Amino acid sequence: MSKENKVTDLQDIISHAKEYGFVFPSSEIYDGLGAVYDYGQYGVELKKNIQEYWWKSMVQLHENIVGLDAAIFMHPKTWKASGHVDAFNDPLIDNKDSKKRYRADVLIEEAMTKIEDKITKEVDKAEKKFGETFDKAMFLQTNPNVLRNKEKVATIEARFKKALEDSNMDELKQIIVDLEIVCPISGTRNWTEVRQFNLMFSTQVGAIADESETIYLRPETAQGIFVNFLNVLNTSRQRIPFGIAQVGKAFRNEVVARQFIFRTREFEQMEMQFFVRPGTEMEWFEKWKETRMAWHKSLGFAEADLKLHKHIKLAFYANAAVDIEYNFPFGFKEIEGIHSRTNHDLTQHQNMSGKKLQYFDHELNESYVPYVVETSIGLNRTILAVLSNSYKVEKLEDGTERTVLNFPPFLAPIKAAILPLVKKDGLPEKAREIMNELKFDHLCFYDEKDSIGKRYRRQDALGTPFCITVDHDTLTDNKVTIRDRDTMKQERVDISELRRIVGEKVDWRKAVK
RNA sequence: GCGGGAGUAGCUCAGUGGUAGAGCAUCAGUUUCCCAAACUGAAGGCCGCGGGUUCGAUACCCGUUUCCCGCUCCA
Repeated sequence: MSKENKVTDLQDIISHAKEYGFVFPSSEIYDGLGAVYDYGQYGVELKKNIQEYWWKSMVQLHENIVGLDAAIFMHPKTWKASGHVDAFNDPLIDNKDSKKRYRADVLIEEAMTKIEDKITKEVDKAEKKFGETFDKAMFLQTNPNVLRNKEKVATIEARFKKALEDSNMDELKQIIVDLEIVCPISGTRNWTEVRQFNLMFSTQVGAIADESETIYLRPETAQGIFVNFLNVLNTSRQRIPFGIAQVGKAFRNEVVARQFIFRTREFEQMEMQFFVRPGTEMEWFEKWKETRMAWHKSLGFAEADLKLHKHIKLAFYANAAVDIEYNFPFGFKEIEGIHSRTNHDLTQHQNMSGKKLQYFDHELNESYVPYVVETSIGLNRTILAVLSNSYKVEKLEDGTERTVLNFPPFLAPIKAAILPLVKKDGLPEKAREIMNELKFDHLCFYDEKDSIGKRYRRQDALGTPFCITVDHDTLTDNKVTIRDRDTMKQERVDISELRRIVGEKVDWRKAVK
């Protein structure tokens, strides 16, 4: 856990993850696909274990939280209601000198405002000049400067509207050029082309490509929960406050997908939407903030590597938001967001669908649209955090080094390696016996190749918490040694006790406490 | 998308205008050992891809692609 051993280079983690079968670049034999990754034989186990731990922590341990698995495809109206169709579509332009990016539509709107300001100034000037006798309406209709500017604005507005309607990026660029808009930072007109950024992936359902059949890959899993609110409410016998949890893939066509598996266009979210009585949302927001922070600590993250980041600028639907950030090799970055989403989503869906998404509160004797507190964690980010946190290159007393992934045992892909000290004298057979028993409880790994030391180190690099070694004495006393990954200490135990001992050591219960 | 850096064996990296090397890892064997032991042998590369210069390019030039870093973006 010491900071000295903490590797700050992401590259080391990427290499290790690839070399030991955790994460591979997607379709690598074809040169890979940008920012897409596949999980290898140990990565998939780690991922599954994290996901399962989250699920148990949220669903199994909370009587008032139930699970859900909604489809990735959803009715297109879902994304109109949620605001994604409008908010996830921006025409963007870069200034090559200042390297700043702007929304093209905002730049044009600002330029139009400037021209309108000129008109206002002209009017003010005239008003001062003529005093009481000033006829504003007449002035606006006759003053040549005003008329010229008014026409200019009208022309631009017409072009601008049409360009937006036609999604004509070239025309937007041309308007920016014609208006001689300069970058506020660099002061230059050295612009790139305007590009439309569609943050949602779309595809067609049905064999005939028709506009009405364009559907989106969900950009967040939350909406699958909101549209099922009534279904769950009617069938789960839950009463407010209660939550719906879901793990699933979401897709965002990010402008920049970077930093290994931290930001990818295809990613997996673990979300829980908690429905509460209006007015109580801040209490629940605080409660979930603490609960989720404790969960992250249970993954073995040091307190110093976790941080709460409060949003100052809130999304339009939220009335409170906080991120849980982890100290990645590239700095503190968000792993999980906790948002008080008010009744925005349900209200939007209620309006769009015409279905009443309300809850009748017997205590208050009234119906209302519940408020929502959301906890939304990125599974891939959590994997990266666990990998970063676990990856250590340790200097041993004898001067050698060892690379170890000190995962919490309940997250480790392989729980135990079964190793005969030598490959003869009946030791492999005895080890196989143990393997055949333990494999029903845990993912185990049998290895008889190379020296025992090398095999220990190999398991260290995979993060296997326990190595069970069969030696010559085992044949007579029925005892084996259990070697601890972190302390490298060995303990001699009875074979009959193995199931219990290993079972206790890798029990997730210990993490929850 | 802009700028910078880098792509040579599974990993870490050498290398030279004359068609490639080390260490580790992998596989087979010998050794039978409690913390990356030794030995023998094997396999593994269109030197990221395409084009240009050249008698000849892994090397020099251009383009492209992928990754990393910074900016940007981030419901």
